[in-house]
Amino acid sequence: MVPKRPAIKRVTIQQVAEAAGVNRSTVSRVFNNPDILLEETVRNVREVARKLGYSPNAAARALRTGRNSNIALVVPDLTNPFMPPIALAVQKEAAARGYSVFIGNADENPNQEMDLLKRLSDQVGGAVLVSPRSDSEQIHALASDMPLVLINRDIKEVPRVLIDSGQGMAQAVRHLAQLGHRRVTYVGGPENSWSNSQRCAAVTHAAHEHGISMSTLPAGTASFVRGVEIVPALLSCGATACIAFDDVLAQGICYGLVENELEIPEDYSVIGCDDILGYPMLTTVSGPAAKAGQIAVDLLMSSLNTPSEEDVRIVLETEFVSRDTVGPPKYR
Amino acid sequence: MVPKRPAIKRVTIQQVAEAAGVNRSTVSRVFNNPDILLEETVRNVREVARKLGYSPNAAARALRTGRNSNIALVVPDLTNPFMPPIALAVQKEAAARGYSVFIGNADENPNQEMDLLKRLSDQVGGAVLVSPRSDSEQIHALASDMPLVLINRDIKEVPRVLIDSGQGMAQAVRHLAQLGHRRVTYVGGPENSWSNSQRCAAVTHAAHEHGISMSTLPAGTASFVRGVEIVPALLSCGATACIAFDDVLAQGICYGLVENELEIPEDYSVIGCDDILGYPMLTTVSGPAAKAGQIAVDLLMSSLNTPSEEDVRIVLETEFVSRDTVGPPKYR
DNA sequence: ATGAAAGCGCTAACAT
DNA sequence: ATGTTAGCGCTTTCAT
Repeated sequence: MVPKRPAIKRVTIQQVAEAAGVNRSTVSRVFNNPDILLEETVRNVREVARKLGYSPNAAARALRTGRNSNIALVVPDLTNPFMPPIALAVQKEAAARGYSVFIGNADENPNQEMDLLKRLSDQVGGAVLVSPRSDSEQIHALASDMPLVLINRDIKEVPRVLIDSGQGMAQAVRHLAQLGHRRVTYVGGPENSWSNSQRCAAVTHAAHEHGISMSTLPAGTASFVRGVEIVPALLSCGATACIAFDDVLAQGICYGLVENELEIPEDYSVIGCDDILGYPMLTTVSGPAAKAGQIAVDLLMSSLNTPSEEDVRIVLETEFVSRDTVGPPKYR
Repeated sequence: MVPKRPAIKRVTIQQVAEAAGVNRSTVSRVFNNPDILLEETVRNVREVARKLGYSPNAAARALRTGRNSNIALVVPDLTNPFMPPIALAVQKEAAARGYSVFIGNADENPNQEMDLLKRLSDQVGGAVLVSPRSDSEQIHALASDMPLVLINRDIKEVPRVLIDSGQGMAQAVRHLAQLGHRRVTYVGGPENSWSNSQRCAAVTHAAHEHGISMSTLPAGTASFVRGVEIVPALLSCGATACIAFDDVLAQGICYGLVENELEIPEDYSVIGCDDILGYPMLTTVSGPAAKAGQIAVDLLMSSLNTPSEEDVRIVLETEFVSRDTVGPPKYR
């Protein structure tokens, strides 16, 4: 199980010290606290270190200090196109601050989520969890073990950044209402997804406000095939337009609709969410996913340095984007 | 720069040893070499360890052994839909073997590629590089520092798994030829991409074989917008069909074509590559991306244990998938 | 401003 | 089958 081949022999602080004619601690200071040293010493040691190709051993440093420069990023499903932009932003922001990122895919599974974090816990300073599916209690427990930042999950006392679909969904429903739609269906995504509940609630609220009737159809999984499959059930809802949990699901619905000889948007209007697809030009609700990732890392970094006492809850707004998949209803 | 907050105080091997009334080394053996111990001792220590919530400190272990249970995964662009399935497979396979995965996005940039690997080098046992853009020399140099496995980059002496578009592309061109197309355009992707050269060569070869004329149009970046943009240039090539570097580019081309009042496949046929998109139902060349990721990890694990002396080069086949974006040419 | 020395938690000889 | 012990490379008091 444990590999036999030893890691490549690396240059140690001792070798640098000898070559530079100083003590190990001086070399250490050059890298950790150069200000208290003579400028010349620093320059000299740096030069020697560079020549020898020295770089501090992370394991030794971590062992000695009890700290490290890694964070974990755990997502429910990397292949969901909503994730990569966030992962990218997280990795970029972390790198800019000298941190490296472990990636973990939880397979939409709370247990795997916890297992991953447990496995990683002693190698990271903290973690960013995107749309975690675990119970609030488990997440709370975890948060007492290591700094955590959540994306799209609203748990009190745990720092979180939320992409609030409320505004975008409201605009979407208003748009539909103005075009004359009188009945819409919300096609739901994963059961235990905060975003799903939030979007559903937002649509419900907005529909009520505009006096249009609304039904809910849970798709469970937000996948292309699931979208295709659900079209018959969707049509039997009797609405003239639907708002899907996300773009992937909406895309599947579009395909299923077309397969059923219906034209979009002439016969049926479809609205997605997340704004992550190139094609079709889906009318959708767009949110700042990358920004959320970046902010999450910022928050994590601050709580690494000085655990905040306040309850941090950052809310990011969304907006409706009108494209090709919405039109007036066929029969008014 | 270095965080002030110390990591959570963890249970050490010493505490477990005391609680279990044995020596530290016995506890260590329970976790690393249980076979040589009395069954009862193992059971007892395991029990105590579990009660105390002990888990070995990775930093201490890494420092002592010079090995660790991490690998790095570096990709040129995580948001390219070709990557997530590979990343997922890599993480899964690594986890199954008790390894954790660092993710690095190189931004299609050779320097960032090397920087990431350098940063990670002392925290990982090896790395999987997907479509690396660096020079062969740099990669070779790196390979002498740590075990490396390449995906879709063919460098002698470096273990690599290649998704060979040759077969799929040949089938694609044959299909086109049989439908009566006499002139095709290959729309190229990233300059320094092995896959791109490989696909281009495969198309060239197959076109020659079927006696149809072929032109090349380099798009450079394989993005949706780039695909849209290039359509005018594509049309001026005078072909009746194109094969694009990848599905994303093909998708953009489809959109651009439609914007130009052309119908697909009636007026123009489009073939993509990678088979990663749900929609449109792109005729494409499909390859086992996830499998490649899994194999890459397998190879990496073997070379972690026993560096192979042979030149490892795994080739995975592709196949042509006929869907909705190819038809006979309009004018024969 | 720099050196000396202890020790982080663990594993792997080497004893017994 | 288990205990003893040294030491991985580094940071950090404490001395000077």
